[in-house]
Amino acid sequence: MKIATWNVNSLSVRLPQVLQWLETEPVDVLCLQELKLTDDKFPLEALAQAGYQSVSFGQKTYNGVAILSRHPLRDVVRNMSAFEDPQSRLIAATIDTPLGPLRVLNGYFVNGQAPGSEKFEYKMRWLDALRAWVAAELAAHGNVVLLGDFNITVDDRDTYDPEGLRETIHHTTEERQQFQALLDLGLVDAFRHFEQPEKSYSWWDYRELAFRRNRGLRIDHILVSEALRPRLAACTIDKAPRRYERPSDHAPVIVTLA
DNA sequence: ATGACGGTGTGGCACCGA
Repeated sequence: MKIATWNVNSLSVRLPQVLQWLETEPVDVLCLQELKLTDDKFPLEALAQAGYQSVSFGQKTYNGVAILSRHPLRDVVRNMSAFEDPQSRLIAATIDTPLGPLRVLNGYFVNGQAPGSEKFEYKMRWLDALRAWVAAELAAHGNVVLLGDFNITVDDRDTYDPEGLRETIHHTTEERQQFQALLDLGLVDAFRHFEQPEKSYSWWDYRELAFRRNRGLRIDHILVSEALRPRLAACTIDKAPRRYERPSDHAPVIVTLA
């Protein structure tokens, strides 16, 4: 069973690429971020024809998340009730998969702009709230997957320039402590559970031929609860869609559970 | 380099992303 996360940077623009990718990689569940469209514009029909039931939590221009599934979805939650937020960044659902019920938490984490900025403060407050919310989800559900665009590099392996970018946004100690705090709740970084090629990234800037030069960051992550650790079979980044026409700047990350 | 690219909303650009 495969679950994937992909920041599509506008679903209006990227729907053809999503459909194209699903043809070659018909994952069971696909979590999207940065829809940049409202729910009334969500392409429910096109995705249904591709075999996916969807739930979305959109917003005009910015943010927006969705879960697409080949299996039944239920108990959908949008954002955190304990954290008032005008931005659509979280959607959760329980999916009745062949492996049993799976609680999927899909997040478009705050970017944070720069350490010390107001947006960075918001990122930290959002992450504090997220930790409490994920803890409650873990207490309520055994098999939990937390995935999405975290906008955090976990360690120096996740960045093309660890020295030059030290303590800049996505690389700060505070962000990495927040990531570690999520792991400490009882989650496993599925990608690092396996041996991986060096210089594995999930995002590359559109500028400066960054993709061709592999100057990227690994900021899209899939975390699974300890209960799922024995089921981890693979975790990969699929760079193929980064070579599509009009690509997203992110590549999908896929976890295989068995 | 306060740049670069690309998306959005509106507009002749500014703002945001990472």
